Amino acid sequence: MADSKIRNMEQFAAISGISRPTISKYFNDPDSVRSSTRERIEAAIEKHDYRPNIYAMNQNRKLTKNVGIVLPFLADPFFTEIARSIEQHCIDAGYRPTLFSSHGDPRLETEILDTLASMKPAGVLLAPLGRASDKSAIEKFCKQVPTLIFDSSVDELGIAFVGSDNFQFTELITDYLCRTGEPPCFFEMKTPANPNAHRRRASYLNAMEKFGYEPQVVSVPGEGWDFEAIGMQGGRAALADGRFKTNTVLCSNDRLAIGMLAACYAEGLRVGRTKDDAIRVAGQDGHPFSSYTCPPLTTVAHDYQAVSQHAVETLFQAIEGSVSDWESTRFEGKLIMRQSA
Amino acid sequence: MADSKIRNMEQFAAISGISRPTISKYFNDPDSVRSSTRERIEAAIEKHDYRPNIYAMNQNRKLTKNVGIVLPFLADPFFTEIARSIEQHCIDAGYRPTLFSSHGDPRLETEILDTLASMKPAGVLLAPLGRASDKSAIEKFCKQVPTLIFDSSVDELGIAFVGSDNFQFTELITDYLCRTGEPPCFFEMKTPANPNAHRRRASYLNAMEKFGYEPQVVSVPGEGWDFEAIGMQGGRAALADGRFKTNTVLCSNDRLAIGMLAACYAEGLRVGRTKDDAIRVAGQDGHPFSSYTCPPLTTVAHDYQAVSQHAVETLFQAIEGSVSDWESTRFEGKLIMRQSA
DNA sequence: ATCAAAACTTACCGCGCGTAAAGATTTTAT
DNA sequence: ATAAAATCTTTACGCGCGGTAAGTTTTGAT
Repeated sequence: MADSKIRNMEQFAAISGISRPTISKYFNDPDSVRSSTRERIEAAIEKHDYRPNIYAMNQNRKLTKNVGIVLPFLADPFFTEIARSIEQHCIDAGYRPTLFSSHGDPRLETEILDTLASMKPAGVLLAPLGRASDKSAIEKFCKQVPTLIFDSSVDELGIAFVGSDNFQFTELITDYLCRTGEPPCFFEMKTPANPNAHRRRASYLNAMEKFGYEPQVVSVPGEGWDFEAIGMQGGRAALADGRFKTNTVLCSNDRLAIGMLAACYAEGLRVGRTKDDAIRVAGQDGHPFSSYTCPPLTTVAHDYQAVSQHAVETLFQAIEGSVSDWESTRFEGKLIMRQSA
Repeated sequence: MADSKIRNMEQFAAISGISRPTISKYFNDPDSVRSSTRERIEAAIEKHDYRPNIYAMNQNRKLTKNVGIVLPFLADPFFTEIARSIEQHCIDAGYRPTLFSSHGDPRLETEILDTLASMKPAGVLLAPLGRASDKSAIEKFCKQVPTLIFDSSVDELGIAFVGSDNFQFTELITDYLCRTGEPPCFFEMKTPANPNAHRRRASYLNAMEKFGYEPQVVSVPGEGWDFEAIGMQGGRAALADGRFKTNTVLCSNDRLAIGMLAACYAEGLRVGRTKDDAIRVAGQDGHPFSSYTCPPLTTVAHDYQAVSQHAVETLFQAIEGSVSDWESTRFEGKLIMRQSA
C-alpha cells in the first residue's frame, strides 16, 4: 500500500515517528540506538521498503563503507575463488565490496586505482599485477587509501601484505618429488608476471642444493597472462629439445602445469607416477581445475580461507582503529598428492 | 605545484577561468561545449588533476553513467571472458561498469539487484542464475532499471535478450558426431542450472530423430555450479553402469565435459577419435580451458565477441533513446574440431 | 521518589554538484 | 556589417543526507 511516496530520510522519519538524526544514526550504526527504537525503525523499513540514497550518504561521510577488491586477472578461477571468499567476509563485516580486474593491463590497473580513489573507500584489497604494475601509482594510491596488498607483494607498500609462503610451497613439493622419484626440473616463464615466481625459483634452487641434486631450470618465453598457452608451447619445445634432464617437471604454477600436461599429451608422453608413465608433472597453487586434469595434478594448495580471512581482518583492524606497523603474513601450503606425480 | 587545493568544482572553475555551470556541462558531455572551451577545460584538468566528486554528481542526476554487470558464477572463465569484453565496451562508450557475481546463490542475486537499484544505473547487463533465480525479484528490477538479459533467458523480461543459439549449437555438433562415427549419447545434469541446458537436450533429441538414430540421454544428479565435479562423479557412475550405449558422448556443456574427461581417465578409457581410442567426448561452449584438456576438447564455441558487443550496443540504444520492442538475439556457434571427438 | 546519564528531538548549516532562467558575449550566416 | 543563433556567465535554488548544539524526554540506578 503506502510505499514509493517516501523520497528521503525526512519523510521516512516523519512517517515512522522518529526524528531524522536518529534515523541517520541508525543507518550509520544500528547498535548506536536503543533497542526499542531500533525495532521501530526496522519495522518501518520493512513496511515502507526505504533505503537511504547511497550517493547523498557517501557525499559528506569522510569514509564510506565501500571496500575495493582489485584482481590482476579475472579469467583465472584461482583469483575468483579468493574474490568470492573476500567478498563474503566484507559483507559479513558490514561493508560493501566492489570488484575490479586489471585484466593483465597495467594501464587499466592504474585507472582502477584512480576510480577507486574517488570512491573514498574505507579500504582496498589489492592484488597487483606485479612486475608490470606502475609502482609509483600504487605507492601514491596507498598514501590516500588504506590498502592491503595480497597475493603478490610490492615493496612494503600499504598497511600490510598477506599471501602464501612461496618458499615453503616449493620446498615442500621439491622434497616430495625428490623422495618419490627423480629430482624435478623447474619449469617456468622467462619473464614471470609477479615476484612469487622468483621466490619459487629461488626456493627450488635452494632445496635442490640442500638435497644434493643439481638444479635444472627450464625457462620458456611468453608475455602476458595466458599461462596455459605459454606452458603448452614452451613445454612442447622443451620436450622436443630434450631440455628436461630428468623425468620429473615441477611447474612454477598450476596454470603452467595445465599447459605442460597438454604439451605432454601432444608429444605422446604418458604422465603419472607409475612404471608405465614417461613423465611426472607437478604444479603449485591448488588451482580449482587441478582436480580435473588428466591425470589429476599433484600440487601445493594455497590456504585460500586463511589468506582471504586474514587479509580482510587485517584491513578492518587498520580501518577501525589500531594503526600497527606494516607486516607481511605468509601462509603455508598443503601438499595435494594426485596421480600426475 | 598547484594541486590539491582544489576541493570542488567552484574552485576549479575559478582557477580555470570558466564558469561552474559550463564545467558541469562539460563533465556531463564534453561535446556539449565549444571546442575552444573544451580545450581550456581539459588543459586545466590536466594541470590541476581535478575530478568531480562522483557522489555529488550522481546524487542529482536522474541517471548516472554507471552500468551494472551481473554474472551468475564468477569462478568460470566462460563468464569472466564475457565480462572482460563487456567491461571494455562499456568503458569505450563512456560508462562506468561495475561487476557483480551471484556466486550461484539466488539470495545473493536478489541482494545484488537491490544494491544495483539504489545505484541508479543507466542500465544493467544481467546474466541470471536461471532456474534458481527469484523471477519476481528480477521482474520487479527490470521495471525500475533498463536491463538487458544475456546468456540465459528469463521469460521476456527486460529490454532484450542476447545469447547463443543453443538449438544450432547442439544440432551442429550432433551432426558432426553422427557423420564421423557412432551417434552420440547426451550427457547432462538432471536438474540443470539454466534453460540453455533444456534447449540443448531438446535440440539433441530433435537432431537424432532427424538423422534417424535413437537418442540416448544420460542425466546425472547434482546441484549447484560445481559442474566438473558433477560431470566426473556422474560420468564415472554412468561408465561403470554401461549407461552410454555408443562410444560417443556429447556433453551438455564444456565444464561437464571436463569432468567427463576426468571420469574417462579414472576409468582407464582412452579418449579420442582414432582406432586406438575407446570413447569420443565432445562439449559445448568453447570454454577457455577446452584447448588444454587431454585430449583437447571438440566443442561448439560461443561467438563471445558478437554476444558481448551486441548486448552492450542493444543496451545503450535503449538507454540513449529509441525504445524498441523486446527482442531476442541468438548468435550461432562455431564448431571447433579437436582431438577428443 | 530522585537524579544523573543516556537517548532522543528540534533547528540549523554545510557538502558538491545539477539545473534553470536571464542576460551578456561570441560565433555563424546573410 | 548586421542580425540570428549558439554559447557562455551570473545568479539562485534544490538534492538528500551528515553533523552539531541546544534543549527535552526516557532510562536505570540509588
